[in-house]
Amino acid sequence: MSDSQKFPVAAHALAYLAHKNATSPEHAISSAELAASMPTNPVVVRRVTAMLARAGLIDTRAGAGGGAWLKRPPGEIGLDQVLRAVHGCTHLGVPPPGAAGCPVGERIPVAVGAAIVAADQAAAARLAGITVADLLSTDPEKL
Amino acid sequence: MSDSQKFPVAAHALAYLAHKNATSPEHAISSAELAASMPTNPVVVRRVTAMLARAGLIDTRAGAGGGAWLKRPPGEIGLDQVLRAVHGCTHLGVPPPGAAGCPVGERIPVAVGAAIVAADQAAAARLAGITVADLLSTDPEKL
DNA sequence: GTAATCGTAACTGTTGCGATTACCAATCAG
DNA sequence: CTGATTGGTAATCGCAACAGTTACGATTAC
Repeated sequence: MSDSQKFPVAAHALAYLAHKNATSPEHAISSAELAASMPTNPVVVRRVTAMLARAGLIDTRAGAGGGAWLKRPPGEIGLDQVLRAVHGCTHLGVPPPGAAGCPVGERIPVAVGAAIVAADQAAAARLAGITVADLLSTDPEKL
Repeated sequence: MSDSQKFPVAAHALAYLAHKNATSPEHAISSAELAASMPTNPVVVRRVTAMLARAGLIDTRAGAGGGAWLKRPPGEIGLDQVLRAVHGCTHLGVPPPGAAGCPVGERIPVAVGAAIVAADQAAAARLAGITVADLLSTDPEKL
């Protein structure tokens, strides 16, 4: 896989919604406004917000005055949920298949893969200790 | 950045060297043999072994009978050192620059970047608890 | 109805990567 | 010394993934 910017965009969007107190349909923020705050393209934002909506972190509504708003309090949204919502992982690579026929050569990739999974879980656990609300705190408590 | 396979290749190469007890110049393993065990291309292996040599984890020698061998015991090579040797990171993306002029919009990317660094460090700390020797153990103790 | 907005598809240009080829330097065998 | 083997590195190719953009249908407020 490649260097996707989905996670940073998602985290930024959620933090922006929290900052604007967008917690109900009448305070929805449009993809254009979110995009302007990054800055990036509204379509890029909508691609991410659609995934966040599917994960149940936000809701969106089409039409005039539509946009996105938070479905849960910012302090209850861990960044690990954000990472999962955008299908992110730590991307340390995929183990090579290993030479067929060599009993040791076939076992090494399994061990390497397990190490990558362990590192991935450790990163997710660390992100679970940071919430969207933490992204707005002025002093770097948990960061 | 993209989904680089350098880390899995490096870990596999080190584990293979450990399995072959390649710990001195006279037991050097050629890039061709390492490549055959993945399988991949010898040049890809040499690109990685050159980085591992620069990091002091292995030594290499050119010429007939040359190749690579471990410079340190497998149990003393943590996978975090391997990751650093190949300049790896968790690749969660780079925070967007943020809209200039907005005090909050400019602070969010900093916080997001700090969260990414925290996740990166957590993954490295987890990898530090796994050594090349662990990759060869038959039972999944630390994996 | 009109305007605004989301969701999604299609397309483009760029970037990064693995693989391959090629060449030079280094090393050993004879 | 000569030749064969091997690592290091550069150049190149083809592929895949991504951000950005345009476009269009569907939905909603006024």
